[in-house]
Amino acid sequence: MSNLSSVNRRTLKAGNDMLSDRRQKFVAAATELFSNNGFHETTVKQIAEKAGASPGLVYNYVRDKEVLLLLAITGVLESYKKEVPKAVRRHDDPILRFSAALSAYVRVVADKPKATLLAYRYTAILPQPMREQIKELEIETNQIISDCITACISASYFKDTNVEVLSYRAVLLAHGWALKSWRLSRLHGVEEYMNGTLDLFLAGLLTAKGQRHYKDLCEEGAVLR
Amino acid sequence: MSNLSSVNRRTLKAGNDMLSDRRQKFVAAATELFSNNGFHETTVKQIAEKAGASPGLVYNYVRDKEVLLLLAITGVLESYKKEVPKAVRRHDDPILRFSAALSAYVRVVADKPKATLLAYRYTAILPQPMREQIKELEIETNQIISDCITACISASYFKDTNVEVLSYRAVLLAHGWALKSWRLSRLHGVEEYMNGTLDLFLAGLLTAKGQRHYKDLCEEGAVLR
DNA sequence: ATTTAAAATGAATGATTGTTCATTTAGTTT
DNA sequence: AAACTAAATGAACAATCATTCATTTTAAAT
Repeated sequence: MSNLSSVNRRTLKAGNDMLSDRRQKFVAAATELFSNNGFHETTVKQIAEKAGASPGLVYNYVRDKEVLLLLAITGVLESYKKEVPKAVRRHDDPILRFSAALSAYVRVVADKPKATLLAYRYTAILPQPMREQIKELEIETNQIISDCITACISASYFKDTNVEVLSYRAVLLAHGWALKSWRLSRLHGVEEYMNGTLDLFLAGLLTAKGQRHYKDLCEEGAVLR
Repeated sequence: MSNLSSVNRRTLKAGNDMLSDRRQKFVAAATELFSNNGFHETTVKQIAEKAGASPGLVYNYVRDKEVLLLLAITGVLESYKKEVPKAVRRHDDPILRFSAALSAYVRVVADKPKATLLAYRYTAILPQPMREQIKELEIETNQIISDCITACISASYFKDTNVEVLSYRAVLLAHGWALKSWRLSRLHGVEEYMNGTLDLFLAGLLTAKGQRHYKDLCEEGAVLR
């Protein structure tokens, strides 16, 4: 509860980067409980129980309950950082790469909607250094999308706009599926939501050249989503 | 902390709908503290202090700390519900009404960004009946925007799309200014953000007829925003 | 087997804080 | 000014939990 250097000696032994099985189990349990019941409403005892261990043991693998929160949040962000580039790599065409990025992003959101919200709900309660770490990760994933957009602009497929702001708009709408799922999921399936979002972006962004190119892609059947 | 009927007798006296000055002060203090420091991190003592009263008095005006949270959240939602129609009423043209709605929405968000986030952060911890109340309010404001969109479609200015989902997209991007202000405000002013968002929507939605009409409006100088 | 070290336990601690209520203060009526 | 009511106080209560640590269990090494 005080300075960072006073980490329980045992904590360090457990390895701070190559996460042991145990540690992972604690993080997984915490992620689920925080997602479903909230951070403050979850007790360390519950986390330990769900991970099949005793409350005291948690502190051999993690300094704080807060650290579990950080790891829960970064865990989700890391899966964006992994899945989005993977999807982008499958394509060469700029428009297809952009579509794939957004589509992959929404897929991850839809896969763990509640965990996606952890960042929105709880980033604010973490100490600044941790917040920085989260922001950094968020910016990194955003950069991937920005790069896709830039490529589309360079190819004269997209109108010239503020790339970074646009990437935030895209990410926001992707997160929207989780943020407003209570309503949206009654109106739509994820697929439809995603396609609709993509259509809105493309209709708003494509140049005349881009439109022609996009139509070609559709006719080739390249746009499967 | 138990059943709802066990409200402190004194609470009822204070009047549950015509909010006394005191009550309002407590709500205002709570809103500010919850917004800045978080719900769980704020003590009733702090709220009382900020409102110039003692902790015990809070319970003469409010059943719970939770009720203060509900009132803080609904307070923001009510101001959407008030400001957005007010802005819409100023115009007759469908496109201008839509623009005005979105623009007003963003203005409210920008005016109290942190309070806007309360709903996102804390709706989940409230008991279901309160959550329902919040959802209801959100849907009502959304309906106003939906109506604007429907009017645009009826006039053949907008392409035909799923109206309600589109209204959620609009609202999400409006909230986006608060959700991502830490980054967006470095890239943009609110005005620019708003205009950019509106441009994206219009570019994506306008029909040929709509485009012509919109151009006319611009030339008349009707689109001031 | 014996020693040493690591992993794990879970009862006890200490601090926090929402809420209550006996009591005081201020205001109004008669 | 006495009696009565409402408003307000703030110390005390009760419950909750994150965290610690003396102790036990398990595993490895000699």
